[in-house]
Amino acid sequence: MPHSPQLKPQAFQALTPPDQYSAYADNFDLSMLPQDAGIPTTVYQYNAPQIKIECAWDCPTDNQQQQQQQQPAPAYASSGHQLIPPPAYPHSVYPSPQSSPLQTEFASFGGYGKLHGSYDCLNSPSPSLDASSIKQELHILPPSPPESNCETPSPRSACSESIKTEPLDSSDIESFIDLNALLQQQQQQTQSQPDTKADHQVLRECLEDTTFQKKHNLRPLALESFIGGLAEVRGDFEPVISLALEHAKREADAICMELQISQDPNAWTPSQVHAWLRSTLAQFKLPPAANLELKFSEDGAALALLSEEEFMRRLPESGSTLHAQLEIWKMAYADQPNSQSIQQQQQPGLDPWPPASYPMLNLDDFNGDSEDEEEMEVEAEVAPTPTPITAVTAAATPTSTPVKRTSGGRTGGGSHIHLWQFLKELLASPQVNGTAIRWIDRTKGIFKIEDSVRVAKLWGRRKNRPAMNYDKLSRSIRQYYKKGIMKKTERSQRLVYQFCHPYNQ
DNA sequence: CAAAAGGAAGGGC
DNA sequence: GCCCTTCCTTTTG
Repeated sequence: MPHSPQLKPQAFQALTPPDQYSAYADNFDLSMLPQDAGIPTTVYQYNAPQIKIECAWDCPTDNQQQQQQQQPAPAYASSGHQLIPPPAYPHSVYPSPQSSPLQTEFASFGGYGKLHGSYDCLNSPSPSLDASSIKQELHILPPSPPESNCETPSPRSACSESIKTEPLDSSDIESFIDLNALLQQQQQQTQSQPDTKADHQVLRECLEDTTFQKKHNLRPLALESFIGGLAEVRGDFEPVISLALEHAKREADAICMELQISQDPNAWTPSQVHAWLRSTLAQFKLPPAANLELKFSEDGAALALLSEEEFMRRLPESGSTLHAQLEIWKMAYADQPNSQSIQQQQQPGLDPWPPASYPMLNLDDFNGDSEDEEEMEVEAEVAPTPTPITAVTAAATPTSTPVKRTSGGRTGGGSHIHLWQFLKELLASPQVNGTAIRWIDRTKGIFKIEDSVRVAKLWGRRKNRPAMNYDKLSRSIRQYYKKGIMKKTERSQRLVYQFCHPYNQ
């Protein structure tokens, strides 16, 4: 599968079919795009008790845009007042990894929705849009998303960069923030924007939801200030972002206490993973999943590596939300004072977060000894760093249950991930690993190893077994014949294997 | 010749 | 005990 479109003005799609993008772009107010500063890379939408984090990142390629335009508009329409939890998005609507439900929801914030929409129209003739001028503005976009399943992680991307946290006094977090005063300050520095109140219906509906303000005793922002120009108020988001992040942490803390699990998803055992999944499903009022244990046999480290696509494949109705929520947990925990930025060296006594198993934050993968770029991508996709991880300490996560760390997927002794799980991870990212391993018949669980050396090498890296080769890997696969995890295909083919039910699910 | 198949021993957890 | 890993031999295409 080629790279999926990264940006999707989902909320606007609900109103405008894709083939009307170019017409819609004519109404875009490009003056809203900031000229001198970056757009806030992360925005929380609050609708108690859930918090959604939104990230905007690199613009899609031309191919992605074309593909994006070919995709059908989502069937659902935003209710405006109830953005969260999101519906079970079809994967095509906000494909992993560059896109996420968070991201697409963010489009409903209006300013970004318009922004993204304009990108969709780069190839479309538009009297008011000049592609070159738009491209000039692309550099202001934030870096690639910090997402675990990012096939093409940008070396620039990092949670610590995406989530801007103000050094807020914790005692003030729940207290009053005078956004209007901030607004006035900014308005003095910027010219007023043309009135565009004739449109933006979805944006208006979204902004009229004052749940977040009420919850935190905030004065509702004037709607016209958003529609008039995002640039004027974008700076005011940062306290809100910090606030929302704090709230996300507290939510996580509460759930951790309730479920007796670590704040660090990477430290969860399979049973804790199930507990968290059930809790999150209930939290979002999603239908309880049958055979949850069967569908999610991973521990937390492996779970964190699953792509959104894989979540949705296992749980079409709720996989998207679960994956998004897990991303939030990662980000929230990444912002812990004792968590480490990827730019920083991990220090003893501190719980590194995001753990090295989260590929988007793994600079070692970019600076390592990978022979080629594609391999770095694959490595970043599926394999954590070989860097040993210090043990988690209770002091690092005071509210978390002391859980024996499984090294975020790997320590010197290798991770606990099973080979069949690893293979399915590779298979779940055909755009990255398609040259090494691919599905022959997805429904029957038949796959082919196209590059045995490469797959073996990746497996060896994942397990910290430098001497791994295909002979050994295939021996392990054959062990699965006895265990009923895999079976020989009906017509024996070289390098072709087949998962047994239910492992082919 | 590479891959498939499988026996056997051993290590890490 | 499980899940590989390693080494080995034999068979197959």
